[in-house]
Amino acid sequence: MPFPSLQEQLDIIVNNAVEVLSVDELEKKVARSIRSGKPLKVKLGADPSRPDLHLGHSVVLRKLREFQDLGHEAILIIGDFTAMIGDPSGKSKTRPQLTAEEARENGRSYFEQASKILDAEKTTICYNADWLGKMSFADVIRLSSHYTVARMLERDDFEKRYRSHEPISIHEFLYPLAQGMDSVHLRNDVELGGTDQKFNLLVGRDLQREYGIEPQACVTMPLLVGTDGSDKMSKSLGNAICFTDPPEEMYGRMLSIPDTLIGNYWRLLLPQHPEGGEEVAARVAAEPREAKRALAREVVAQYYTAEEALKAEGHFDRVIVQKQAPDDIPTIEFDEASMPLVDLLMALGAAPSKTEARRMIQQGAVQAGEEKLTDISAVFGFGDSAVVIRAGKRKFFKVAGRKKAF
RNA sequence: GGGUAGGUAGCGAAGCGGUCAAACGCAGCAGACUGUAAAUCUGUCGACAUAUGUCUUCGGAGGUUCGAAUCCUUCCCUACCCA
Repeated sequence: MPFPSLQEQLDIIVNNAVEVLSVDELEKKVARSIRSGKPLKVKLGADPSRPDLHLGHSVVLRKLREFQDLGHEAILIIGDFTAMIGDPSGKSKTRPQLTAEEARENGRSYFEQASKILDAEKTTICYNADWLGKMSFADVIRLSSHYTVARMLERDDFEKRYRSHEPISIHEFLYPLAQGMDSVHLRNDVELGGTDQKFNLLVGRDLQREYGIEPQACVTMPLLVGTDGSDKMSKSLGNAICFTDPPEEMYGRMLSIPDTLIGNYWRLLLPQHPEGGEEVAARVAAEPREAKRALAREVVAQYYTAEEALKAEGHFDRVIVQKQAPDDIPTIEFDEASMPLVDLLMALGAAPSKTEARRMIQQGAVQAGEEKLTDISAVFGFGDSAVVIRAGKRKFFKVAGRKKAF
């Protein structure tokens, strides 16, 4: 399969990227691959300690996919070795120490989710424990001699933490070096990452040079802003939309982004869409509601199907806009004839504790059919016909007594 | 090795012998409002029982006291300064 032309490739690669280091080098690499017919090796590192992929990850995955579509080789590196080390500094930002098995398992999950975007057939996947695990302490000493503390502290987050008296463990200095070793081992031509990865990508470049390898070109992609419109998208900040979110939730959460973000999301999440981000951004002023709904539909369709996206929209209109119960709630049958309402809410998983269940009842969040239940000591009796229990705005359950078998 | 300042609920941060289940902010949950699961406003926010009740929490372990998150001892952890 012949490669697209140099200019065509560069246009696609550079689109949406924040920075390419350097464009000249990248151009040379692409030109050479066209001449030789040899695809570029494009590397992307994955952190298996957090295997919940969200739309923020999709930006850089999408870029990797574009490389694949141009005929290049995508290499997904699961950082199982670095994840296994964990963070010994304890305290709040402790990373869970993963065992080898957990890291592999998470890696598999990561790959599976990433396959929503990548061409899985054509993705090379590898685990960096395969080579980092074989390094001796002497190897590590040699490796770390290539970098200085002052250069490490150039990195923004290190510097900030240092200045604000937050602990930095020595091994954290080793992270970028370990990641850089991946590049040395793979001899990749390009490495992708978010802008927060810039430092690590540059270390990879330096190390490749130190080890006598042609340094990789680095492509950094913007960090997607979370649904709150201020911070970068991250699971722990609660402003993320995950690949695995069910369609209804994904749709609803998409609608909750500030209007000003619509163009940005469209551009970064739907770069292949015939309608450009700028056109959509222009539409926002005139019809923000419809623009956002279109965005939500398109994104949901990407992870599910267009059909499911429409269904999610219907669900949203019904439950949130019209405040009606969805019509597809499965019925849960109970053997008991009756049960204290508080216990029922617990049993349904609507409340994490009885106290919480009582609180919900007191605040008027619980409804059975059309009737609002405000008595915390109420006992709920199951009848033959199913009754819809509503707990809060979006938790619905349908309960009934178990039919007696004759 | 020496010194100083710290370790409080999911996070951040007050409290410094009883009135502390512990101020306040964020997150969470609920209600109102809305094109929206956003923003805003209101309430709530350890658990169990609900009537004023009980139990487990303030780095760990001991101790003083009628009574401790608050005082003492010791251990662990963090930052900074000196060596």
